[in-house]
Amino acid sequence: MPELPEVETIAAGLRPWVVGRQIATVRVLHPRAVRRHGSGQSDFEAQLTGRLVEGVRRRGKYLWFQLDGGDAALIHLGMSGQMLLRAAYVRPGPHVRIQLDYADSGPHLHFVDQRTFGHMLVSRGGYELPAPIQHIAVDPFDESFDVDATVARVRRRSSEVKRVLLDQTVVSGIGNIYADEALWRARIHFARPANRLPRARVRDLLYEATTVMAEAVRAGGTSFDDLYVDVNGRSGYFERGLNVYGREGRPCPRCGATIRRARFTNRSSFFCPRCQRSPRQAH
DNA sequence: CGCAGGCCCTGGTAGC
DNA sequence: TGCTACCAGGGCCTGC
Repeated sequence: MPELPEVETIAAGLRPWVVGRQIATVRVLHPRAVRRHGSGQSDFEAQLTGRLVEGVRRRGKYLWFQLDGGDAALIHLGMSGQMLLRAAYVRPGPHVRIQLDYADSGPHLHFVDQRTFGHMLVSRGGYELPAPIQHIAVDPFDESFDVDATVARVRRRSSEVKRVLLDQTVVSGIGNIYADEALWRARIHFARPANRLPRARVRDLLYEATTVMAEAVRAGGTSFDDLYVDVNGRSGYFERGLNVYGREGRPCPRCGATIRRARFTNRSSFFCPRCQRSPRQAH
């Protein structure tokens, strides 16, 4: 599941292969992959054909190609999206949704997405920041990230703190895996109301989220299966760095208590019941 | 504006 | 073996 570290790994992997090259042919193989491109599939193909990619940028879980003429090709990988560099002779696999072919002898690019939650679109004038993601907050790795402002924004919300951590308009890039890991590191229960946490605790939490994601970037991201791989099809190896996520029934690496799984907003939360006291136990 | 819940989607697997 | 039910979950949308 691509969160910030996985998207960063992919953006960095793409950069040397796509910047400075001209997209020769665009093939949309599944209409759902361009459902957010307002003016339709053929317009998407027309907009992207012949364009020179000048840069690759990322904010949170989104990445985009900066195109000549000031536009952008925006990409969100959803849950299972991949950007794969493939030699021109490689025929598209079953889940290839969009093919970007080049006229030069370098590799082509396949947007692969089994579960079709991902998408691409062309954003007019989106070079610096595509319009569809102007509501997405900066992520902790952005040079303009403001810790104090983010702490304040988190503490204005009355929802459970994990919900707020996952809200991409508050802080971007954090998904279910790194939210659970950050909460465990900061010893905070996922259901604590955000506005009842002291400023210093929220600051700790953001620090831990940033740290765990930085470690994951160094490991090339987290791969549970072959749904997340880098641009060359290789898995990341941060799974061994996880302390709670996916580890129900195993001992907490810090205190030895048995890690539990809870249903939370229709997804799983993994936590240590001793290190992370629930709101009712907290006082 | 904040908040909570539903929906989109596919492949793998558990259970009968 | 073949069926059904459920699970993974990010972000958009709706209704309050």
